[in-house]
Amino acid sequence: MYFCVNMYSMTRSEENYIKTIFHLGRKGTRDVATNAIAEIMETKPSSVTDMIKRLSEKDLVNYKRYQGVSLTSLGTKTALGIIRKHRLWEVFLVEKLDFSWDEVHEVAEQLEHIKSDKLIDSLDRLLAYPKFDPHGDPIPDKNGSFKERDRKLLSEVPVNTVGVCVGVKDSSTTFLKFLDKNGIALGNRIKVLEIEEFDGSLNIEIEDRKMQISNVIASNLYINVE
Amino acid sequence: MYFCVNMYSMTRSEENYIKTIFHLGRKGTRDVATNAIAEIMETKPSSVTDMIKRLSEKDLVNYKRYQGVSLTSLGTKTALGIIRKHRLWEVFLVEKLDFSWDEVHEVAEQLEHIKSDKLIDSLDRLLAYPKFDPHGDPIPDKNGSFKERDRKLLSEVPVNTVGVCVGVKDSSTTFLKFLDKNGIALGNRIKVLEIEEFDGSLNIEIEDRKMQISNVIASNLYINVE
DNA sequence: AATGAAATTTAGCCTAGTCTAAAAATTTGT
DNA sequence: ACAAATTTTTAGACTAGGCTAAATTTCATT
Repeated sequence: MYFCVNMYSMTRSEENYIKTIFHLGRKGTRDVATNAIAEIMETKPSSVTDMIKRLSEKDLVNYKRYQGVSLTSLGTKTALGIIRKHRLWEVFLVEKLDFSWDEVHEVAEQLEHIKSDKLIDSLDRLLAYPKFDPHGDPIPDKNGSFKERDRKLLSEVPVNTVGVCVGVKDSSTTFLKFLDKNGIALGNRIKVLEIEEFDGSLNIEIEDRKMQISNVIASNLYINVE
Repeated sequence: MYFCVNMYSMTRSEENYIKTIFHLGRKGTRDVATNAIAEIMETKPSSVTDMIKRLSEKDLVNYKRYQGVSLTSLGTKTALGIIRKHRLWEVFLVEKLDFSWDEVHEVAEQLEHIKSDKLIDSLDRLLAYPKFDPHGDPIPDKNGSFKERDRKLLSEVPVNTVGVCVGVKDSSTTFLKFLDKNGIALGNRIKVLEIEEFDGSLNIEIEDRKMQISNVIASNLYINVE
């Protein structure tokens, strides 16, 4: 896949809309609502309508008034290109520049808009073609294909399950900072010792250390079951 | 030095103007002319006037109608911050991503606008605090100070001089590609064997290889004399 | 010192992307 | 099924950054 058609004539703002529509499109099966886009992008619905029209002109989205919006195949390719860049930069920041989980997003939001095929391919090589970013999300390859990890929420596995922490569902700064503070990191080996019926909290063993975590935490942590 | 005051409220365009004014300001001793800025930035003089007024409002430049423009101390600090970022990214591209001389500039032009102190300081560390970029230009440190290299144009040294190639005066793609094609690179050891009186061309020995170069080439190559 | 040339600024217009307020379409509740 | 609530769109305005054309200031040359 070469993201050539529009890739280099797209503005930052257009790219951000495309990315948001992609992410919202994954969640529900229905077309994405104007209001939903406006909320995520912290803008007004009227501005969203304007932009959608422009994206529609460029054949990046399918749009019928009042009916919501979805990405065309060109739009999807474009979105995957941006996501590839975002996640590769996140890996770079963590692996090469010692950023922590919660620091990468803001900078990657800027870096993802840099336009250079050679740059991103070289970065990919430098990082040895990683398949997942620091939050455990998959990185699309040059052709836009990627595999979802076979992972489960920690809150959904039975007692005695053993697995490796591979990602988070909630990637808010608050949550990531919390994990950091409690010494929970990607790659940690976790065993579920006991599940408290009363509140759903878990006793776990993590890297030979015992701790208790609430159900809220557990339902935002992904593990790869052995 | 912390580039904080305006650094994070500056637009890409404002940063580019500041950078251009800085570079033009180095050349002549006089204030920078509107036309000169317009030519470099490939825009119209009237647009330059508009922007200069805005920069003046922000106390980044000194400006009196019809009298040209110069950077304030805040403007200079800002320019040095941008140049530091540009040159560090250039080193990164060459050292870590195997870009060649002539490929770095365009991408660095984009990367220099990424806003994150932590990013640039970490990059500096990753690259082991380089003092010069791939074209031999000095990289300002965190405080904005830098040393000009004690270098000479190859065209201005006498026969039998030996030195190391440390930079170029003309950093146009054309010239850099030419050097690449002829196997002339940073760090190469050069000895001047003979200077042709007629046209000023030079016979040189470069890394044990003999070649002849025109005066035009020689007057765009810097060497560090031993 | 005056005048023509060159440089610079002003005035007014344009586009991308945003906003508010009001109108129109859709969905929901009874 | 129809009125009310919600969502979405339109209309009109604003800002940053650019443009053209015209006016103004400075410079260079007699």
